[in-house]
Amino acid sequence: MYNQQTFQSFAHSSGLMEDTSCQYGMGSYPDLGNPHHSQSFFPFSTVTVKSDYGDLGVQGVGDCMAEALPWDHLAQMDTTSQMIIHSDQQEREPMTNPADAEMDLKKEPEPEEGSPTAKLNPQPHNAMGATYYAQAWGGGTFWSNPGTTAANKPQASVKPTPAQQFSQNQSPQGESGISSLDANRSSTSTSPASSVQTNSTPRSISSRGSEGICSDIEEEVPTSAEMEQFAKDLKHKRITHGYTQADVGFALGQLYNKTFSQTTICRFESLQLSFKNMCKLKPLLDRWLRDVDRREDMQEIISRGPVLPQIQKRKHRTSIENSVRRSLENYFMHCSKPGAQEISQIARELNMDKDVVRVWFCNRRQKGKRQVHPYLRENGGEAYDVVQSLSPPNAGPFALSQVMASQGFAPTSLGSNPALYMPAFHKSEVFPQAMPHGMSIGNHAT
DNA sequence: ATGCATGAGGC
DNA sequence: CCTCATGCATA
Repeated sequence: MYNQQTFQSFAHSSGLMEDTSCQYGMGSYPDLGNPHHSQSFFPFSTVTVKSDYGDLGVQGVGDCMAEALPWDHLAQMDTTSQMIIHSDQQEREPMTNPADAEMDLKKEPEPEEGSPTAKLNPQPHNAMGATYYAQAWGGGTFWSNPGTTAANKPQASVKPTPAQQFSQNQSPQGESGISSLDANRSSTSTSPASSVQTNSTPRSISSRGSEGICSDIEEEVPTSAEMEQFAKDLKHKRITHGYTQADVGFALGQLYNKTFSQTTICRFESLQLSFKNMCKLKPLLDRWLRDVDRREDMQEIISRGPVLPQIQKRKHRTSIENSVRRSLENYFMHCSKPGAQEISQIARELNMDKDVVRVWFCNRRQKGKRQVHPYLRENGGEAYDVVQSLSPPNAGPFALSQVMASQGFAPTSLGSNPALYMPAFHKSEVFPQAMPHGMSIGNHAT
């Protein structure tokens, strides 16, 4: 059965949020303080609040915040351009991003034997030993036209602001999206894809559209709502067919020569990848979705199982003790991006390897960026106004809005939604143990 | 589902 | 040394 995972997301409890949470990442995502932006991009399930820190005394701290700023890296997207996809996102998936365009996939020869026979029997499939049945949501039939999703959307939503540096996903301004989400969600019956888009003249970015396909589908960057819907559809369909996330990742490799891990599929489904990354993977997944219905050999392909029984020279995940993690979180609150020196000092203080500390910070920043803000629930009640309390030096009260805007995830219609509570907290609480002597990390740290 | 890691690109 | 995309190893 589809276990907990599915529901997990809904689990978070409101009251629990520690104030501290807000603080986190401020460095990176400065304006978190602004309670108004309730731009919960993916307000629903995506969010998972639990986390390992659960047991930390300071709990809530790290995670909350972490989850708070989702795809903000979009803002920095310009730099990233390393994508690779081989998949052939041919005809359908318009790639809007210039970046993507350039990377332009190398399409590979798809085995395309395709027998249009859909087979879908949700039979339990156990690629990894896990057997899933797909009935999580009961129905599963809606999914009729997966491929169309990106086709068109309200231009309004995503006009590429020229100014935007990031090529692709820029600001889907809010409005469009989210509202539809709910709609879709609740009524799955409606064609998922359609709900959101519809519109025309989108931002067609160069990509390959110009080359030949410029026709109707202008390669557009899907809106966050569309992406959300797509992820939902993907998951739904996957489950309906009885495939695991690993199966899908494996299938992508078998079919389109681009394999992905269970982790990546999982993150895609839960929208925990950067928007840019989502855009990159979507075409492939979109294609898989279509193929799942048309080729009957999907099951067989997947059953071949990962050929990976190979030698994995793998690592040893160092486990950081809770107390240490808490300390790191505290440091992070002060400074999300410590310099080498600070890192060294922190490492010394905590008796850790410097690289471990460095990597921890890198991951912590990344985590903060990719996780969706848990939409705290209503009852939590008061939306604390923590903005000013304890913000990391590098944080600024206004930045958030900017960030959000830049991310392309505008507040969409959710304006009213309760998301983003800023619990108030006090330094004393936040820094239980306070910074170790000499460290002045917060203040700029020497 | 997610923590810790690696490695490619960048600056 | 950072950001990002990814994924093994794990909880």
